[in-house]
Amino acid sequence: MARKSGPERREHGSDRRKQILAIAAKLFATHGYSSTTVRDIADEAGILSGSLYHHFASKEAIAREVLLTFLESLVAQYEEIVAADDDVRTTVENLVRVSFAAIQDQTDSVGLYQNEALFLQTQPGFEFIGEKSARIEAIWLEQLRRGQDQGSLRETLDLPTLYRFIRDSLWSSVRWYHPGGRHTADTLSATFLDLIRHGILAD
Amino acid sequence: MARKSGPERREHGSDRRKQILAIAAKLFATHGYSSTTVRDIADEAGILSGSLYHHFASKEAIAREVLLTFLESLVAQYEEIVAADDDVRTTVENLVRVSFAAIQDQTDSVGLYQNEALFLQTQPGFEFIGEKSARIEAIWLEQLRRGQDQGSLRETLDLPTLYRFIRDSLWSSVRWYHPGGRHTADTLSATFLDLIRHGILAD
Amino acid sequence: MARKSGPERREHGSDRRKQILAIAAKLFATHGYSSTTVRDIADEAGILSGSLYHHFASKEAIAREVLLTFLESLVAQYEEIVAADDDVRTTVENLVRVSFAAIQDQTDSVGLYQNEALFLQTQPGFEFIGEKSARIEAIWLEQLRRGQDQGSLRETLDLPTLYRFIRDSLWSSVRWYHPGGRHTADTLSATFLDLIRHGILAD
Amino acid sequence: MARKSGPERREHGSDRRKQILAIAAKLFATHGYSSTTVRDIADEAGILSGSLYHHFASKEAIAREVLLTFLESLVAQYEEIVAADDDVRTTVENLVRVSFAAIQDQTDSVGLYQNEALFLQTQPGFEFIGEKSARIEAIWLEQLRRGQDQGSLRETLDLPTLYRFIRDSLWSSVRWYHPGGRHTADTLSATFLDLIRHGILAD
DNA sequence: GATGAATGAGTGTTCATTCAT
DNA sequence: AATGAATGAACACTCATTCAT
Repeated sequence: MARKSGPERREHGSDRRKQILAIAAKLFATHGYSSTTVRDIADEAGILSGSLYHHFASKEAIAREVLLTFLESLVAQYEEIVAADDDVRTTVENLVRVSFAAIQDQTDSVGLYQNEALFLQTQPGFEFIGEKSARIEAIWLEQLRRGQDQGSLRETLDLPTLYRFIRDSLWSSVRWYHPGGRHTADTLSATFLDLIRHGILAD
Repeated sequence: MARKSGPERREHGSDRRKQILAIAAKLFATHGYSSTTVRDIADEAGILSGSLYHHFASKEAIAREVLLTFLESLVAQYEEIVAADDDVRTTVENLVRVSFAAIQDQTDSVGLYQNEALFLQTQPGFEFIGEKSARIEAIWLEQLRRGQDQGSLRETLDLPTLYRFIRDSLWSSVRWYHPGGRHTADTLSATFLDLIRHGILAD
Repeated sequence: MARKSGPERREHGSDRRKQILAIAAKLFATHGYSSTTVRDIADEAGILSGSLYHHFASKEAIAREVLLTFLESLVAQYEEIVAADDDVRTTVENLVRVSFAAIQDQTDSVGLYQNEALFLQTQPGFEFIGEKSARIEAIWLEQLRRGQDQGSLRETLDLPTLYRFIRDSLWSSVRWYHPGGRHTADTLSATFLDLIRHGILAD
Repeated sequence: MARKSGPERREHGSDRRKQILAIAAKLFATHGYSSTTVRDIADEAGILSGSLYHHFASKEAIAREVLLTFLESLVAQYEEIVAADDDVRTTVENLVRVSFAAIQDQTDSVGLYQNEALFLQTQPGFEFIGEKSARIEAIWLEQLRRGQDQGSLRETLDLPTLYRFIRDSLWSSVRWYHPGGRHTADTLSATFLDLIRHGILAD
């Protein structure tokens, strides 16, 4: 039956909220959104599942907040980089760098984005995913085109396809990159940039 | 030859079975394994959900069969290519080609693999995913090392990391590549090979 | 998350369905719609609550079917009576008679209607309640006006108000009339008709 | 006079209490007791649901107080009328008049009584509903019998049944009578009295 | 007098699965 | 091969209530 919803739900970012968001992000990223139950989240937070609803309106709202926070911060960083108006080489380098930094510092948010965005995008209330993703793509394509225009990028490259390959290999690394091993976000950025710039062939 | 009485659940690939597997693969790939219900599958097959259990032992068994069929055929193709003992350039070219062909011809199986393998891998009965993936990785690394050994690949490349970038960008294309557009599996292969060989910089 | 709903739900009026509808009607009528849980209904039917959903899409759907069935049958009877084109006295007598017969024979449906219609009417999917009620009111008003026109009813009567008093006293009797006591549906009809016709004063 | 320490929960009718009682009565009457949540009440009062418990011991206690206040005031008025020892005609007229006045002035309390008394009556702590209702019925029956005894009411009338018809049509009007339309409590009283006295037939 | 966080039981509903027919 | 009815556990969510602050 149709229910109205009053207030009684915190909006301000209390510590408890942030803690729950972090827990949920981790579970969503590792077990999948659908497979993660609100009881899983509540258990990990040390409260009962019903108590989650004191902080969030729904399971969807939790995922929404995780993704929105991540995408907004990423887009903000991207736009700051673009606004600096550096040369293409520097700009792309910075885009790559903040991306790997996000993978390192917001692993679970990126994991959720990488694994579930396609599905969540189709759900009402998650339209922002498509919008932010489009903004990100536009920024990348703009730089790649600028590079092509000024002759530093090969003319024959199909930019939309190129972007997709770059995007997928970059962000998919969230699935296998774990800090503390051979790589840091910085060395990964360098490796990645070297690879897409010069390819794998000798000479 | 002695014919033992068959199992309760048919193993022989009847048309109905194949049809259901195809339906399930499509739903698993597009809506996710957890989000797809056996009723969704049965609805699309025009039967009641309970009737599915005449053909398959469980929902997991359906996913298992889809993935196993795909991975076995892919590994078989990979091993045939390696067995041909061509030069590295040709071998890698063939590995890429059959991969994009699989993406084109077995889109849903690849989609399921790409989206859910990480999760399913942890479930009992799905150990083969890890095994087949390891075999695929071994084949690729073997070729990359061979290329490095004979001087056609840059010495400084970190091969495990390189492999991951190649793998992720290649297989992720199942999410955006739709036959009938700018690309075919063949042109995508060519574009991809060109990109990873020479990178994006001019000169 | 938005769910699609396939078939897998019986529509044809099986015995089980009818039995469940009767149980639900009784519980709705006696304990109230909101206070009756699907588990209450299932318990009385001797099944688990989840099994109810093999027969009905929702708790609302059960209430809807009970009310719709009752209102459609009542309106059909009313319209048959009107179609007979008897004189006002006979027509009104018949309207009263079938109403008390419904109270006797479909006590629980009438009880649900009497106690919860006002609330349910506001819920989506229950618009038919208002429509049927309006049809019933129109039929009554038509007869009352006919009576007034031909002089058998007092001219000074405010018909809409009169109708409401008649309607409320008639249908409210579902709350206290229990067959097997002093009254039958027929004697109640007679008592009621006598009362509204002649009032309570002597002479 | 010795002042004992008050109970934890205030009993004295503070403004806040009265305001909350009015809000609750309105919600109970319009949405039903079970369907109204304490949060609904708190929202409307501009406080959090937990804060209600500073004023009332429970949701039931709120409904109890609304109903008890109404029933006590009604019975008091009824008894005052009876105590005046007027003739039957005047007494009944006064009973009707104060009833419609209550419907007009305490609409929500009457609405709660009319819609939920049957259900609440069965709950522990609400036994007073049955008691007060019995007192009301006794007063009415006493007057009706007095009327019959002195010959002003028809002898053939079945008084208990008559009472129920009168009671139901009278109090049910809370569902449709809204001040400001064609009727006031006074004209409704007159209309009602005229109807039950003389019936609907001409002559 | 009110808040904010939580409880614990319960609500309608879903879903993989079973099985007699 | 399929149906129709059911299970049993789980699910997201609600709600009256408590209580330290």
